[in-house]
Amino acid sequence: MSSRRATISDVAREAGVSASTASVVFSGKVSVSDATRAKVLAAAEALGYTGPDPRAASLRTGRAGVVAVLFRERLASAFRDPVTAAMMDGLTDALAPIGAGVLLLHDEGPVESAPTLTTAPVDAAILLGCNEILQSSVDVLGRRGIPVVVIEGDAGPDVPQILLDNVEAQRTAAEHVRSLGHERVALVTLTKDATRPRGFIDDPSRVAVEVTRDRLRGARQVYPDAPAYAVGASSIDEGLAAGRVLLQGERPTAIIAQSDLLAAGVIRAAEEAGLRVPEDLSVTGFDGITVDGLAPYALTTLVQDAIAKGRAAGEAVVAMLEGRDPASLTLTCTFRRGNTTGPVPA
Amino acid sequence: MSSRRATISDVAREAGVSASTASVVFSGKVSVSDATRAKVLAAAEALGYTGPDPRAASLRTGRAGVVAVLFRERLASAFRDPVTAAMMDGLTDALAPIGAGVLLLHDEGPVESAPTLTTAPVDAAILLGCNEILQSSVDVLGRRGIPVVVIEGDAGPDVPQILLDNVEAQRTAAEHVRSLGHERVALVTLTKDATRPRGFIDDPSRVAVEVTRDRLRGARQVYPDAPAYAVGASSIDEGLAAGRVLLQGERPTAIIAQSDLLAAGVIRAAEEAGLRVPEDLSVTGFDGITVDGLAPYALTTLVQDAIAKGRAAGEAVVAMLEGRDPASLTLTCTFRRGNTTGPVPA
DNA sequence: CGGGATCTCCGAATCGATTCGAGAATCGGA
DNA sequence: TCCGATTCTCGAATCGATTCGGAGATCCCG
Repeated sequence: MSSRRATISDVAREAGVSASTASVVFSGKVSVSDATRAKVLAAAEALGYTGPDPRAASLRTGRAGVVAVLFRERLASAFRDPVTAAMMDGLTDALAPIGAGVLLLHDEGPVESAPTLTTAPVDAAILLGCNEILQSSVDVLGRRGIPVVVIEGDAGPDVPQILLDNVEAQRTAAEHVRSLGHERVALVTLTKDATRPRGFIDDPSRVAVEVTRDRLRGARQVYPDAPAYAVGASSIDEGLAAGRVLLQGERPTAIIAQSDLLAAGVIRAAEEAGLRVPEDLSVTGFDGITVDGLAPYALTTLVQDAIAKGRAAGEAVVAMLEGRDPASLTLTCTFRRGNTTGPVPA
Repeated sequence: MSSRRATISDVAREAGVSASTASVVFSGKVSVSDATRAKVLAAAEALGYTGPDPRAASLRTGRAGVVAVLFRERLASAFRDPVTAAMMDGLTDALAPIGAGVLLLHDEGPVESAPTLTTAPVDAAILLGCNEILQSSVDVLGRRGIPVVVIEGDAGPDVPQILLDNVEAQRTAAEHVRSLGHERVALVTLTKDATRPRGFIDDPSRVAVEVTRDRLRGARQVYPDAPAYAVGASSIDEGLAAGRVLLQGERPTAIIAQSDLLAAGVIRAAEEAGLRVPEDLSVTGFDGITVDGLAPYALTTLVQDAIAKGRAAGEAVVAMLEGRDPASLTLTCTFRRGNTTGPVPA
C-alpha cells in the first residue's frame, strides 16, 4: 500500500511504457495497439489507478469542465423560485453538449475564503441579475479570458446579455387592466432585499433589482400614480401579506403583481376578505408559471419562457467557449389572459 | 498586447522579484515587506494580471475548493422540492467555513462527456439517496481518497451516512391515525421515477427510492393492507390527483401522505369533493415544511430538520477534509399534530 | 530485396503556481 | 562595533497530466 495515490507515471512504469503512452490510453486521442492498451489497463488496475487527476488535466488542457452560475440571493432560496428552477433547467440543457458541470456561487458571502468568481476553476460564468458590486469580478474574468454572460442585468458592452422585455411586458398587463376600465390600481413589487421591511415605495430607483425596477416602470407608464407596495420575496405568503394591506379601506379594483406567486397570494387575500376574483378584484401576475395549487384560477399573466432564458445563456456560453460570437438576446413575454381579470365592478 | 495571459512569472520578472515572492504576495502565507508587495502589485496591475490561475493552484495545493452534490433527479426539478432546498441551505452553511463551492451533478445523463463524479475536480462529494449504479463511482472516489458522504442512502460501510428514521417516523404517524380510531386508511407514495404512470402498488420493493420505501414500510407496519397509491412527484398537484382517485367510491377515513406537498394536494381534493378536513377525512403529511398558501390548515406531520440534514452532511465532509473522523448520523423526525387529523367520523 | 507509407511509442517540454529550506539583509541590544 | 535574532527573498523541486515532433518498427508492393 503506497502512501500516496498512483499517478499516470506509476502506471506507465508498471506497464513498461512511457507516461505519454499511458496518458493516450486513457484519453483515446491517439491510436494505441491493443496489446499496449491492455498492458496499461492491467497496470492501472493493479495499482488502483482510477484515471487521470482532473486537476492536473485541467491545468494542462486549460479546460475545467465547469461553468459557474452566480446568484444574487442565497443559494437555498434561489431555487425556491420556479422561474429560477426553470431557468436552470434550460441552462443545464444547453450546457449538456459540452458536458460542463454547474458550480453554484453567490456573491454576498460573509466568508472570506469562499471561492469567488475569480478564484474558482471555471471555464465560463453566468451572472443572474448582477448588481454594481459584481462589475469588478466581471472585469477580472474578462481580462482572464473567461467568457461571461449576464441574465437580466448589465455588465458593460462586451458582455452578452439575455434580457426580458420587462418594461413592455408589464405595460401590456397594465394596458389590459386599463382597457377593462380600472382606475384604482395598486402594484405589488419587491424590496431591495429580503431583510427590508415591507411598505409602499415611491421612487423606482430605490428598487435595486433591475427586473423589479423595469416592471415597475412598465406599470407606471400606464398608471403613473398607482401605489406600489413592496414585499421581501416572491412568494404566495408575501403576496398574501401585500394583499391584506392593499385591500384595506378604499381598496383598488385591480392589483398588478410582479410575479405569479405574489398574484396568487393576493388572490388568497381577496378570498379572505370575501372578495370574488375577478368580479370584485382583478389580479395580474408575471412569469406564467403554474402555481402549485392555485386551481381553479388561471392567472392573467405574462408568460416568460424561463427555460429558453436559461438555454440562451447556456448557448451563449457554449458559443464563446468554442470561439464563436455569442448572441445577445431579448426575450419577449407573451400576454396570457386567464380568469383573474375582468371589467371594473359597477 | 501579449497574445497570452500574464502568469505569475511574468509579474515577478516585471517587478524584479522571484516567482516565489510574487506568489506569496497573492497568497499572503508568508510576510512580505510593503515595498515588495507594492512593486509586485504594481507589476500585476501593469500586466493585467488578475491573480493566480485557480487550476494551477488547485493542482499544486491539491484542493479545488469545490464539493460535488450528486442528485438523483434532474437538477432543475431537484430544487423545486422545499426539503431539498432547505437541505442545500444547511449544506452551504456547513461548507462555508472551508469556503467550498457547490458543484451540481446528476447521475443519469445522456451525455458521455459530462463531468462525472470521477472526472470533476472536487475535494469531496455528497450523494443524495444514491442508487446501485453509483456504487462504482463511490469506489473510484474512495480509492482516490476523496471523501464521500451519503444522505439517505447506503454506499457501504466506509461511507458516512446521514439518515432519517423514516420507518419509525411514518409508523408514528400511522399509529396516531389508528389511535384516532381509523380503520380504512390509504397511503400516497411515489413511483420509481417521474415517468411512470400513477397507480396502486403492492410491492414496496418495487419502489426504488429508499426514502419512499422506508416510509411505506413504516405505514404498513400499522396498516398492513392499506392501499398505496403512487404518484410521480412530490407536489400539490400530484397529491390532488391521488386524492381524487382515493376519494372515489368507498373512501378511506384517513390518508397518510408521504410528504406535506402531497398531503396538501389531498386536502385540496377533499375540499373539491365537499369533504371537511379533519371532520370527514384525516390527512397526515411528512417533512414539516410550511406549504406556501395552505393556511388555515396546519398539517399533522412529521417534522424533519432538513437544514440539519444538510448541515450534518456538510460537517461530515469538512471533518473528513480536515482529517478528522466524520460522524454518521440518524436524525429523528418529531411528530407534530396539526388540525388535519381527528377522530374517525361516526 | 529495397524504398516509401503507416502505425506505435517515446522523450521532452509545458501548463502555472506553491512551498520549504537556506541564505541575505536588517535590527536591537550590549 | 559586534553578534544573535528576526524578517525577507530566492532557487529549485514538485503537483500530475497532455501534446507534438520524430524515431523505430512493420508492412506493402513493385
